[in-house]
Amino acid sequence: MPELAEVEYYRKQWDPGIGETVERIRTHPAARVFRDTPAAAIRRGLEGTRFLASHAHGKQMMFAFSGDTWLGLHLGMSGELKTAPPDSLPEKHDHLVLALASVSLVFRDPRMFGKVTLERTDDGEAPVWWRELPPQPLDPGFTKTRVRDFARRFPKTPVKTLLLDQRGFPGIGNWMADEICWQMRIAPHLPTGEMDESTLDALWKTTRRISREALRVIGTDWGDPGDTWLMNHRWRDGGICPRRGCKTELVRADLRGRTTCWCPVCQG
DNA sequence: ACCCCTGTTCGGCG
DNA sequence: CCGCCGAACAGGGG
Repeated sequence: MPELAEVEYYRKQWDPGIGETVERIRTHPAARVFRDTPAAAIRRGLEGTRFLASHAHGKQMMFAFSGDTWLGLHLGMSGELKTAPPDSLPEKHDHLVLALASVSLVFRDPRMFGKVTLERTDDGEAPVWWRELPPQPLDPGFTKTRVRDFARRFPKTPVKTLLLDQRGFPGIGNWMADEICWQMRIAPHLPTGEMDESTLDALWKTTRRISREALRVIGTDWGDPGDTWLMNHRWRDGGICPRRGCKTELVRADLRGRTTCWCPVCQG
């Protein structure tokens, strides 16, 4: 599920626990999500700390605990964050459960493509890798120039594939990449080397607009952007292009290993 | 049963 | 060394 806006939505789900102390931790014995930090190290490192704050950056999340303790979370393909009553038992795919006084914080991830890390720092700052993440679409560092330069590095790459590269477009995932191409009316297969400067500027602008609206609508309460977005039409075979007066049947096909949806007329 | 999947990483190849 | 690309990871749902 999770791209930029969904990640922002999930980040906030743990907010009810802010300010409380981690009393007990449960980890799933077979969870692959702990591949970089052993589950035992997470239990040991977090127990007794206080949950202070949360942050999202692209598809990454960082949860700050007292003692300069930082819990990094990536939701992978099927991860979600939720709360549960403090004494509830973990369900089958609940890999990490932090029991606080009034609430339990749950990380659930059936497919286990997600990732959990725990790190200590000694300067009150988040880990270096977090601070060095590339600028998100709405950050000041995400400039027209940056988008142009990034695209020029990969002239043969289809623009849809470029949008999925987290080094250049952190937070953009499969549906947002297709949405950006559709709203720009460019074919997802178009090699970035064939995009002129004004088209790359439009890519910058559209990426920012769609990120802003998705965060506002989906990131706050999982709202619906409405039927004027491709998003609501792309999932099933036989979907119709929602552009006013178009009515063309959308195409769904594989592009570089990812399901891609576009309108053969608007984006021809 | 069979096919699909909103993500990332790895290894082979040219 | 670089970019491209398919496979792999793993389980639920249609």
